[in-house]
Amino acid sequence: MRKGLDREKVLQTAIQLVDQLGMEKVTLALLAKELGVRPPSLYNHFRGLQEIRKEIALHTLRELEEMLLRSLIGKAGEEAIREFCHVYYEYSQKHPGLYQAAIIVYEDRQIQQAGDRIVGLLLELLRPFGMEETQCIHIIRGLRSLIHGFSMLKQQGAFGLDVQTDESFSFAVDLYLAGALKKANPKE
Amino acid sequence: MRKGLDREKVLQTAIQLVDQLGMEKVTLALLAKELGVRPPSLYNHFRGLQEIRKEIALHTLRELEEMLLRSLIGKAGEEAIREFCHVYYEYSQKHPGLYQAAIIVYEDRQIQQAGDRIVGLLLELLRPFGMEETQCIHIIRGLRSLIHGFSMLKQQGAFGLDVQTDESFSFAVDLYLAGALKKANPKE
DNA sequence: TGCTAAAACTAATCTTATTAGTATAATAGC
DNA sequence: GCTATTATACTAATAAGATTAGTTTTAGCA
Repeated sequence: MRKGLDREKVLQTAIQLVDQLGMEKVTLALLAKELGVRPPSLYNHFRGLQEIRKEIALHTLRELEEMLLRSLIGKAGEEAIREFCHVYYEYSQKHPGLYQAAIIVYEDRQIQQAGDRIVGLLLELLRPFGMEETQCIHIIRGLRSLIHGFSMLKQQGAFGLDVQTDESFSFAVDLYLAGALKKANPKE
Repeated sequence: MRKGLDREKVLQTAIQLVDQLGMEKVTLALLAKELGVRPPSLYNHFRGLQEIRKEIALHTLRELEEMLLRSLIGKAGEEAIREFCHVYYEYSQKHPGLYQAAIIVYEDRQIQQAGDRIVGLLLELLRPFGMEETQCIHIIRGLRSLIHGFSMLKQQGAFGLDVQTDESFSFAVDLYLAGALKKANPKE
């Protein structure tokens, strides 16, 4: 019963399942069932579940980076940074399963690099402000923490339902950016 | 072979193991071994692994709240908020396993309440500044996201090793607070 | 057409959580 | 002090999952 599976098909199905059901629910058993195949067959294409998860994370980080890049076309300065924040946040809300998959620790060089590329975008956006290297790093770490933390907490339902959370996000980003950019470039 | 186990002893051992090894590594099998007992025996004291995990989370949230309360004695205003942030951050760094356990989603009323009490502390600290309710909520959500996000990213080793991360944390908190408190109370 | 290698399979192992049912020791009531 | 009860630990078994070993099958190519 040759199914004509390959790495790509397995991965696409896995991505789709994780997007729909979340990381924890996606087992080799379920994935195999979905592909009409027995679990051990998947080992012909992947070393095991960990590798599949790593690939999902990689895919997600790359997709996110591409969306960010696309959204930043023709934008600069504070507007660009704000856009970055919102696109990132929206992605995490639209794809909670994939986002979760992407932020688990993997101790993997490729994952690390994919993450670094996204952080690197922020660095580029901040460059024109002409701040000191060290200050830049501080600012980016904080901004990243803010976005990431908010995304996680929102996803977990940690915020009550009463006040608009999207508004809170914009508000918080504005606060942080106001402080950061004023400190860095008092002229503007 | 009566071992004289009880809920408390099991929980203490579980907490210790999670603190040392991290959540994922602590299985009923390991916990039972550590207690010199067979896994099913644990069901005399807990409904199952989920309940043990929930209790660990609860313990952690309470311990964190107590540390925060203790550290806030005699402090007020901006200083108190800053102290809150640092105590929270330090706890997450000293007890990564427990912190992880505490922030997993449990869909549990008690957990929710314990978390709310910690957030409530921030609300108290912000009250004297006399801001609007809605603005307060926005500010707290952002601050919480910043602390939480930074704690997680630091723990995951997401930040490079070059620049002092503790310094980054203080820097970011300062930025955020500067923006937040200025916006709220221009006189200060 | 027949060979080779990839891709599927079955069977089995190991680990984990969990349930059912049993034995025993502590304890409460007499 | 004895007995009845109950809590606590046990063994045995089930179920789900990841993974490995070894086998069969089939597609593609010489």
